[in-house]
Amino acid sequence: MPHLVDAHLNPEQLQAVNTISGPLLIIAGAGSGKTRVVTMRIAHMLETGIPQNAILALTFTNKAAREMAYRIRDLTGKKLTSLTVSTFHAFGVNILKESIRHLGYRENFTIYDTTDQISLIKETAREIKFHLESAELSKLVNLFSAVKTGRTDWSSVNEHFRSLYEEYQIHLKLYNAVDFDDLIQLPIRILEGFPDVLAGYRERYRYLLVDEFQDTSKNQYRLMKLLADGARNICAVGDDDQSIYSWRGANYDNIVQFERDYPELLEIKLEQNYRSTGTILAAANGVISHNRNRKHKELWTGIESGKPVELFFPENEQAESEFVARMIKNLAQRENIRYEQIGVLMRTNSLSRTVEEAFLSMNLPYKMSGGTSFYERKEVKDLISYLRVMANPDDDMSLLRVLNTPRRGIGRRSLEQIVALAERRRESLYSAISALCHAAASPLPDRNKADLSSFLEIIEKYQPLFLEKRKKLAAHLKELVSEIDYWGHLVQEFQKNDKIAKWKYRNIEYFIQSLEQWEKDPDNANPSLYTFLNRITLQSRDDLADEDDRGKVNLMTIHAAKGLEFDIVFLLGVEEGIIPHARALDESEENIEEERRLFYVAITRAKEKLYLSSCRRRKIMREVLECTPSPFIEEIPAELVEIREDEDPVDVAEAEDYFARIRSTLAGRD
DNA sequence: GTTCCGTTTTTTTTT
DNA sequence: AAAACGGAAC
Repeated sequence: MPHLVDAHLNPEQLQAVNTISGPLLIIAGAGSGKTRVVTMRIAHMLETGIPQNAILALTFTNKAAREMAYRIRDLTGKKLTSLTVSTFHAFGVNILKESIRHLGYRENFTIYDTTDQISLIKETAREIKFHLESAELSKLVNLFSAVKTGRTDWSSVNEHFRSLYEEYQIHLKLYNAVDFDDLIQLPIRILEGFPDVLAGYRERYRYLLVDEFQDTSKNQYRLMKLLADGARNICAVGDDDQSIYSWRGANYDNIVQFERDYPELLEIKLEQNYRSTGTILAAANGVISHNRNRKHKELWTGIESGKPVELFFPENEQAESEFVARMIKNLAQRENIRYEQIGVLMRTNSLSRTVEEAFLSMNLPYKMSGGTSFYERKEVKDLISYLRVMANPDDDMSLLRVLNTPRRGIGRRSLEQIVALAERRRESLYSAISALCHAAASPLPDRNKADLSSFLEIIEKYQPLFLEKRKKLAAHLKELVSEIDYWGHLVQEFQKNDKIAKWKYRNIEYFIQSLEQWEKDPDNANPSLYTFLNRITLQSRDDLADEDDRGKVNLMTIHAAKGLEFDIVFLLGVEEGIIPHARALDESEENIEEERRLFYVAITRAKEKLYLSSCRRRKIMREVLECTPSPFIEEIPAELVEIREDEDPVDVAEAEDYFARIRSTLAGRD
């Protein structure tokens, strides 16, 4: 294997790359070259003649999956059309597409995201007259998820919600819809209940790899184990110190369970860090050593110690953002750092707002990954709901959304009657509407009947068009948008602010354009409406803009930054209550360890230089509050930190910026 | 019965 | 600051 010899792998890495069969656990510390090892290992497997389609690599985010597939392709120089690199959830969708009939659903099922789940819970509560406090709602989503995935059972929680949960489940099935948890749960039920289906998968996928293993939930582990127990060639790669998804059911115990389930496994620890300077690594080690619940490991680096960690105390969040923006401009000018090598990280999405404003006003190009997804914007979601109704008319939640959007005069009263009828006949709203419109003696006045019919006609007209496979989805959607006069709807809804209306319409155009791009892509094997819809609900966050990422500063949450690295990292809002987050702590004091891991992940993203900033005051909701620096700051060994407290760093930066500008103007003249 | 307007509430992280 | 909800106007 010529490239592997050339690759300068350390002995542990080499062993990991060369161990292809049998169970393997790789504990890979931050920056220990994990991605390199994983991709080379797969390349090596291919070189030894293992067919592409026998390999299944599972990741957590689409970004990670794409990145891995890309790196393997790059390494082997091959196209690799039948290699499966996919997220757990996307893989679940594939199993469901093949076999969901076994469970009594139809293949055109709709996937509900969290927003849809919340509306469904509300709707269900209304129907069974279950009184809900609005504060309970988001907790309920978590509770239902915990129940569904077996993290909790009813005996240990408030039994009170049980009937609501059961009704929620009944509705999902009635709508032919599944939620995110079902994407793991239902495949498990299929594989456990139908041995021949399981045998098929085991026969095909003889080599499994699970990345970010510390973030697998109990169910994902169960799914993985079902698939792996045929050939038992299973490689799990992870780092317990980077486990930051326990709130989503990720379970550190899976590492222990893995050792128990595969006693013959080989365990390899990668402890040499190739990413960060000695200072940054020492800071990270100092922090993480305060966690009690961890596997012992000591990361070390051969890289020299480098520059100190710099700590700033800006007056408020505006000053913080402006400071970062100026600092970045300076770095770009004086040290020739490229924007895409800079990461600006924060604990919560809401902190990004001020930063974006500052960057915008200073003309600093950036890209925010995470935040409200493009697909969650109302106008886009409206169109998606139309498409979902075309794909699966029984999807009541989507139907409710578009039934009176744009306004068609179908109000509460009509709706009540439709809902009552659907309830009585135990069928979907669509069927009920259809029945109401076609019945000779209708209980509705003629006017309402006409309104409903006009809606029905639109669906009936477009449904067959959207289901044909002629790569004309975008064209049909364009037509639909003009037929329902969505533009007129926007103008009417935003009479006072036509800028907003225009902006929203541009989003619509952008959405249609991205659909067109997707369906016209020659590499796209199956450009059907179903595939498109499934794809975008799973994609929800990051993604989209691919090519033009270069030359932009990366703005993101710490969660979104996992697996990435930057020359320079700014971590904002390092304040008590933000990191560790107050809500996490009042849920349970034990969460402090996970918050600390989050802080650790943020630090270890930096290769050369780390800046921390902790505001003295910050506006939270609409109050300005005094802030205390995060207790984690003190866990960094003091000698590594340089505090910029007194002098006003903004002025310094401004002065430098000023001179730099003069210099470059003069340079430009001759 | 439907729409409009003013009041209240909300922000942890993601598939 | 924006969305979602509930009550009053049309």
